[in-house]
Amino acid sequence: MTSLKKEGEGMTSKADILRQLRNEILTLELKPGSILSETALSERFEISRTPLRDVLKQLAHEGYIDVYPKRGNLVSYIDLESVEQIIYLRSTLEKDMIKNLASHASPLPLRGVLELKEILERQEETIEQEQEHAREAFLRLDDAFHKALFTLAGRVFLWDLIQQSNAHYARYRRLHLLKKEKLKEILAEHRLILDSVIGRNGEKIDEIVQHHLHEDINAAYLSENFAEYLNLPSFDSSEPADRT
Amino acid sequence: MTSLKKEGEGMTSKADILRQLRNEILTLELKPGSILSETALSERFEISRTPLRDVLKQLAHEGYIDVYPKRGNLVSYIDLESVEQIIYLRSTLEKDMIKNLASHASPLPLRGVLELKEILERQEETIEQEQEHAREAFLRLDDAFHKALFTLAGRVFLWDLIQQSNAHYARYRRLHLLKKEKLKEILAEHRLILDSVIGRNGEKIDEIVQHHLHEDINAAYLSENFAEYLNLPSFDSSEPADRT
DNA sequence: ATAGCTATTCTTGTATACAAGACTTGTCAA
DNA sequence: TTGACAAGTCTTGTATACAAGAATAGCTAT
Repeated sequence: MTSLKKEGEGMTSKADILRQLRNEILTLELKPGSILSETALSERFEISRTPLRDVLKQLAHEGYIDVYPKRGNLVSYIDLESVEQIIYLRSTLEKDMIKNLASHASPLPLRGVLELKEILERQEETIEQEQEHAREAFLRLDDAFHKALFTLAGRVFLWDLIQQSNAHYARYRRLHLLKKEKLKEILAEHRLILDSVIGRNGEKIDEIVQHHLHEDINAAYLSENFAEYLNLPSFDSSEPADRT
Repeated sequence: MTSLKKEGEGMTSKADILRQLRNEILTLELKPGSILSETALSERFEISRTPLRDVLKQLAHEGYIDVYPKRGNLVSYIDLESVEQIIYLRSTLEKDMIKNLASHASPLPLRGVLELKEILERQEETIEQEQEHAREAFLRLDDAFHKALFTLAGRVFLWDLIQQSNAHYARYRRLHLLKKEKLKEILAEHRLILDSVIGRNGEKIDEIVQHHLHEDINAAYLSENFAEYLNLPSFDSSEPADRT
């Protein structure tokens, strides 16, 4: 409902193009393996190849596409190894951050806490909705919640750093069909986390965050159902170029 | 002693140019505030502006330069906020990783342990040397040690991720004059860490790593002695452009 | 002397022509 | 049929001309 102007893509800046392409890849509208040709895209967005290459460079840097020199740019296949690394990174960081927020003496900014509460309220609203975009909204609010946590801990810098390598994890999450029960569980865990922070109680944070983020990577399940999206060893296709 | 071919920079690839510029900024040979003009650099490296802009884009992404649209590219001032964030990130991660290595049951690959030992031996050699480049060698070996730890823990992915935002921390370290005593202390801590890993004893890791990485940011000292290198609030100079 | 305007000269941003590698296709020969 | 080779056609990589914003210098008018 936001910006589906395929026809007559008028007056789009580089930042807009980047956002749009990133979003199309993220939501799997552009499937892994799709070709992103510079000339094709430059015609679609009515812009020359030079600025468009900047956008593709950025996408490559974030891991959304792989560049094969003189051959083409492909939407990258989801790499479960990257996913696992990001989960470990976030899990370790967020455990520590939340425990600090919970146990530490520093006063919590009221505004930050209110923002977290509001996000959870909005997230609850999306659960009952059955539409397709409601699930997407839920995931966006999930990101918003965690980003707000980083902000509250004074670590939004690290959130942004992680986002730079989020291409695989973000798509990985969207591979799971999130049933209503699962959504409720996620929301409940968010509430537990928030309560820990507010109530100054970091007791069970380790287990909560571990379970909340881990969502154990079920490689077997994913391989069976989404093999064409994944970067599996079998698919060897001559490694992409180094990001110089 | 490696590549000081200012004259007749023959046959340099993009990757070489990137490495060279990054290195010159890293070692403070190019001081914060220095102008990196596209045309000047393209003449110096005998290459056109197009590939050179790619290199500058990369440097900007890593935080080495700030791009002011239509005005110019400046070597960034060292940002102590970024430094603190990276220290927190590394400290939290490395504590967890080392404790896992120490306490966990997974067998240690012999090759990795030997590599760590060899690095420490080479690091000890550099301590006694008084030359300027010996200090630089010590720092490179410091990086090598920590990278090897990440590798041993199966987390080299995260090491590489952190390196992408290392421009400020890397220069920050080089602001401190490392006296022989300090170097010995660092080496001793490395030995403690390695012993913990080998001896399966994660007892005091938290304090060791905390102290090892923290090297408390002495803002007052830095401001007094290196004000012209730092990104201080006073210097307001209209924010650089967003990395689109 | 100084405020304000204008032309100039920097800078980076964009468009486009051309270079060069990689792959495909088709022809021809064995 | 199958192989090799070559022409052609994709792709991205590079060079360069031009556009346009930003800063500066210098002029003019008050």
